[in-house]
Amino acid sequence: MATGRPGGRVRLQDVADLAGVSMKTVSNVVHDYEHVSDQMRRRVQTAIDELGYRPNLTARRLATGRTGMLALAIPELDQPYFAEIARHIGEEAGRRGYRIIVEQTLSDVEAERAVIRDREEGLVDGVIFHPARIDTLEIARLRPDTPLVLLGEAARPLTTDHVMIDNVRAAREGTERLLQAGRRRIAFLATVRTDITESTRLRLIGHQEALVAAGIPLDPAFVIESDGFDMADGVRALEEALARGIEPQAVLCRDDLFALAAMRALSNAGLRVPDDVSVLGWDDTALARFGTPPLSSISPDKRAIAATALDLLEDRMKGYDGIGRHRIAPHTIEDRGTIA
Amino acid sequence: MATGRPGGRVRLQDVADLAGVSMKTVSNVVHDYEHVSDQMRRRVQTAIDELGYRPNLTARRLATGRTGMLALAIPELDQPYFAEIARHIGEEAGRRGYRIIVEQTLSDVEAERAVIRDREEGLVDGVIFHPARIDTLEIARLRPDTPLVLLGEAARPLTTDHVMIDNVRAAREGTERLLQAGRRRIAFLATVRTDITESTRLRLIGHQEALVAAGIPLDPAFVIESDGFDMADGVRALEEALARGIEPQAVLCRDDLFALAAMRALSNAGLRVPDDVSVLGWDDTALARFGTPPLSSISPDKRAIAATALDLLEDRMKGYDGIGRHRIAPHTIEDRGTIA
DNA sequence: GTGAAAGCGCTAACAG
DNA sequence: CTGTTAGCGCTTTCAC
Repeated sequence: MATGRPGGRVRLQDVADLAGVSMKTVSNVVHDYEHVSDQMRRRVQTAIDELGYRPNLTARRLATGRTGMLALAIPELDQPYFAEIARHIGEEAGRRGYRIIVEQTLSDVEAERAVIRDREEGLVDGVIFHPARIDTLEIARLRPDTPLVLLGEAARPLTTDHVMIDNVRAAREGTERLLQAGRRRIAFLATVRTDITESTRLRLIGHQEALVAAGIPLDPAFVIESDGFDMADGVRALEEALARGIEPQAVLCRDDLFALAAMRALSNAGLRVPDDVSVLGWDDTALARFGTPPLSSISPDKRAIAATALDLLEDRMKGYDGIGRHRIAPHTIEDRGTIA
Repeated sequence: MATGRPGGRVRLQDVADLAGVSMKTVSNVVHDYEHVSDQMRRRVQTAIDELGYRPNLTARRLATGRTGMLALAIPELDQPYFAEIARHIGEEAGRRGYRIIVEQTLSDVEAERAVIRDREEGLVDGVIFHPARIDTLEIARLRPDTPLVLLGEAARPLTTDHVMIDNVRAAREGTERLLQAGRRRIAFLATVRTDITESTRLRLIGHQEALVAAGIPLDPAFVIESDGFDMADGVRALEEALARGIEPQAVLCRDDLFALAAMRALSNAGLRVPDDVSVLGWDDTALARFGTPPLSSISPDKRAIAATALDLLEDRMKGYDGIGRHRIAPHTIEDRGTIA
């Protein structure tokens, strides 16, 4: 394991010297190049083992131009939905020979700009980005020269590849399930006052479409408003709505955290789920799966989202330069008993 | 925004050419070097903006030997505890000017070996690694030449820096709290048959220390065994224990997921928390915070863990080469009402 | 089949 | 204060 070069790492040249061959030959062995005599291969391999040689990846990159790394930029690593997406993207990327560098934007506008502007220059071969704040126009304008695929609903420039689920349809189907369970007075938890997000908007639209289709008049009192995205905000919002006298038979929630908020508010009000009120969450995260009772939840196919994003990105990295493609990933409704 | 070099990226040399100066001068401007005349600075900056120049990070690395990146290797990105650790380490690293590349080992032995052997060669300046499978001996043997800090209890070679909480003490304190609440028959959920982990072992020891100190005889029936780490395993384990006739007044759980399992098993058995049985979780993850009722949980200070790990790692990266230092991060007991 | 040499784009020592 | 130049370690033509 002694290097011979005090302080320094073992380089390709050192191996070549020890084996008495040129760098090219060593390189051939390292890369399993076919036309190398068995004897040569063994000799070089011995030298490699003896010195404990490992190729320097940074140098390889500079020479090849490829980095083998992808950036995944998401708002927060510890929000269950993003953690699960990150896991799947990490797994799928690993399968395809890429490694992931994770960028937490913390929903900060500047951090998001940096992601598509220059933060990844020469560092990664491509970027998968779930924006929260930045909008369609700005992404189109900053148009990075690194291949980019967008996730989520926040921004969907025509020029950029995109993967998401059909939020309107999923919401419609969710509401239909609640209707089928005999619920008529269905609340939506919640639109967020400070920050009406696109995904909330789409989900609300789908929800209302289903109501209209069922001939149920839209009642604004059933579209609950929350002050923020925290669980406490959701609890308070629903409690206030109940206090104002609405008597929902079901609550469709914009995410699982709000579904948990609904559970708590209903529990506080002495209402039972699903006997008195149905609850349907969204995202199908650990939060929904592991509570008591486990929550029914609208479930984006996260594996499919990951695989599709990688597909699109690989096309771009291979040079595809056409217009942005928008892919819809499938979703299901996981019924764990809080619907009916 | 036109580069002038069809197909290629804009390089330092291109900027120098356009500005009519040398590369060194451009470099000085890029690095905000002090001794540059204002006029020069402006001239160069104009050229930079005009060409849209961004330094190639890979090349910079090769030249400096520093990568500015750290690897974080954890079993699974979507396990709440690890997701939260990853978030804090990401934030803390960002504050210190590093970026994080995340390695999911999925608790695979080979993947773990790769992490400390060669996976990161020349790619990162240091590695923070939470091993699951690999042991102390092997880490000492593979001794990487990249600075390394270990997290968790699985492996603690004397030669390697390490951060963890005092599991024995935390468990003892947790059990003491349950005793103070008047509980005497306290079950431990659970040891895992297939894979007795070091952290479970330490937690069980602390638990039993507290019982002995309180003069309560140890009853093996209260140390529950589970077939695996899944929630379903935990539920089944506790249900079987209840069926065998134990009547615990409290359950100390090795993690929050098992605490949720306890909640479900107890609920299935018609027992109320905390009126009939107290439940205390471990890790203080979103799972504990957001359920109904919210769970009391032993809470490792994840921010402190992240900061300490970075401190140790930075020392190593600056050349510190002494013996391994073992740091204990603080913990608290978050009582959300399921103890008393 | 194998070797020599020219980069990849940037930094840093050393002149000037 | 600014310019020149020699690497960082690897890949990759192009000869031999």
